[in-house]
Amino acid sequence: MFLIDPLSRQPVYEQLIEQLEKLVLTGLLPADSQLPSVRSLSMELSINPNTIQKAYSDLDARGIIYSVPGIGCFVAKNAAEILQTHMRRKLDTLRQLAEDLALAGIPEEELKECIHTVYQERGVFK
Amino acid sequence: MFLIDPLSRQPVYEQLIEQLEKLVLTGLLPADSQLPSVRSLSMELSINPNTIQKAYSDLDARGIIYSVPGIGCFVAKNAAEILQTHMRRKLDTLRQLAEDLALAGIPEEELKECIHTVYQERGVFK
DNA sequence: TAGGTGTACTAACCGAGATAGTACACCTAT
DNA sequence: ATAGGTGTACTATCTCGGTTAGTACACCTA
Repeated sequence: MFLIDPLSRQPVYEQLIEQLEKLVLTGLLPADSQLPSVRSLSMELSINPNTIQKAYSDLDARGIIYSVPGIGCFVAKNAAEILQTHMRRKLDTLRQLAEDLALAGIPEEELKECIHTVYQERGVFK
Repeated sequence: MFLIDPLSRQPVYEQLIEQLEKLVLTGLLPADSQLPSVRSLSMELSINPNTIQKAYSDLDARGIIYSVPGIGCFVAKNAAEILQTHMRRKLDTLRQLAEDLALAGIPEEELKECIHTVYQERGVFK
């Protein structure tokens, strides 16, 4: 269900967060659906329970999920909405990236072509 | 001449590398021009000489600069060329970023608009 | 000769990330 | 009531990359 690279420069708990966020955005994890338990997921991924909980508590603090002690963790009602508005910040990253590529002499059209491809392929699965 | 953030998640030596690379790409550091000495730059930035040298040796290993013991470090002849071809790998990052933004429901047109702005502003300084 | 340059090396420190282990409170099904 | 699941909290320890500190050597130039 999840794909973790322990050797990545990106911390494991962040990888987990991002993958969970994507599952929410794609709708594969609808509102109020239950997440795998801390312990079971730690077993499945061979990762320390503390690391899983760190990811969960972060998502909880941001209102993406909510936890019921003794029961489990669930996707918040407006999780997708929160993520969508928050994702807009990535536009700054896109801008920075475009500046670097422009500096390297890569033509504007090539970037647009790249983006167009992404959106076109996405349409297939939608 | 350089702007380093010691608190950044990105290592200092990488920040230095990226800024030097941009100076080469913009032409502010033409071929055969001399880089600041390891010691002087370490003084100016209040950074350990070893950290500076780590950045320089990395650039040297990649053929971006060449060093003459006893004299100094200089920009390689084909430095800009190497960087340009290498920068193409960032297109993959752009693709990944576009996928995330598409997933968040941000319209394709908005990304293209963002990119267009970058390239338009760049034209002013060219 | 003096002072600049790159380079190499070892030792130590630091902080973030991850692990290990324990413990507590809660809920549910048996 | 018991057993086993859940989230949560806490401390201690380990690891590793990045950084610092210090020293040393070879080289070039004024």
